[in-house]
Amino acid sequence: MNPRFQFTIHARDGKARAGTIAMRRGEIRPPAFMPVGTAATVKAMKPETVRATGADVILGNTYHLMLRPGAERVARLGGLHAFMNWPRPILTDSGGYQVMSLADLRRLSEEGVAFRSHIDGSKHLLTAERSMEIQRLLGSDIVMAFDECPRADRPLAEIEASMERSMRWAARSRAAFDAGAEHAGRSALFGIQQGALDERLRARSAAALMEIGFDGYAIGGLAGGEGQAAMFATLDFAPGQRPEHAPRYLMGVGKPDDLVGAVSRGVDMFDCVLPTRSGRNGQAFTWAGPVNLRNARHAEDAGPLDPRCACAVCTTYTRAYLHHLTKAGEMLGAMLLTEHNLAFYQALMAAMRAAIGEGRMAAFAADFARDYRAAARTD
RNA sequence: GGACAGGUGGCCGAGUGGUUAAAGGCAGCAGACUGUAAAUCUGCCCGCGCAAGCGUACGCUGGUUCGAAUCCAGCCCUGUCCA
Repeated sequence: MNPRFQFTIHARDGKARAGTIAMRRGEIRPPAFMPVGTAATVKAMKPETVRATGADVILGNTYHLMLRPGAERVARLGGLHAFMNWPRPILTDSGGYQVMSLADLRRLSEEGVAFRSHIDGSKHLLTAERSMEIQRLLGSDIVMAFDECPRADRPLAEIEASMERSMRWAARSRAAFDAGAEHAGRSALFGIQQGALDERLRARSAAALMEIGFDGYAIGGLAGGEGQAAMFATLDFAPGQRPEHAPRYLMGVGKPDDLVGAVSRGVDMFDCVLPTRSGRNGQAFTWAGPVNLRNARHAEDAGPLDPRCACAVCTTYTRAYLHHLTKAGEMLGAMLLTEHNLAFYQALMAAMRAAIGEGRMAAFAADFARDYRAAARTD
């Protein structure tokens, strides 16, 4: 019988770690990138294609799924995995990000967040307890604590008050999660550290989470416009503020070079909409840097998108064709670029796992930075 | 041959005496996107100039006027209808 949640570190290299997380529905291989499937779909992708790119786990979203199609409905239809045909692990975000991204549609209180639906204006209350219930109804494998994700550029006093509230919500999340004993016995619960860029607040947040106790410890509230330098400065201390034996999940990150820098600083898990959203918007990530397929210079380029990429798109289609599909607004363009981007992200993670295993992560990071930036300059 | 309608920047299309280098859309050229209100958004888009600005421009030619894409005349062209 597969374990509920078992994180094993197989290799370390500097602060970087590589390992496995064994779960009921399958294995996750940190450092891992998790594609985002907010509304029960990784946009423009069939689940089997997402898996073919190498993904072990994908995200779902509490807020979006509670509005449509509704958590109870998903439960009646057999849970999110069956509903969307993704049999492997699913991590669900708690709705905390929407507390920030839908700021003008919600009212915040100690109890929770009252949202007005962005779809039809209807009112919904999201609390730690309701968020845990929704994630249980969805059948989530990795449940995220309900938090508030403030922008890092808010005044420090506001960041502090928000963090303290998120920690109270984390305790309520833990209690509500544990109350659903059957689901709790099959899934994991992650706490989310807040505190923006401030080391002291981050330390207090981490301490609060560790006192409660979680299976994994996420770093929230980064990559919200503070810039890579500030994010890396925070990651120089934040991963070390949590238990060594638990996965560290940097939420919402990031660009390929963000991932390399964060793994080097001890982060094990990531999610980000960038590969999927950029794919729909005509941007591809390659070993030589980002490429905007709308640009005219690809119009007659009969070469592959990325000669160093072995994905199904790069071995089949030309840049000229991808350029044409993108310019023409054809949905296949979005599909192929998304597929490539997801494959590239997975290849990047696999390359880092290999580098960590062989003790050459620093060299890999240097090589990556050189190649990735070099092309970005001439792009 | 006649009657209407109309000719505006690459295309479509507003404008009907000054605040118009001329709305808006499309196309074009770039940029952005980080726990997805995103197959989205932003900028540029007559020429020269860093800019102030100068030049040229609303079918053609001429006229009225301080001033015309806008008014008048002739001509050319397009569409619809009638012969």
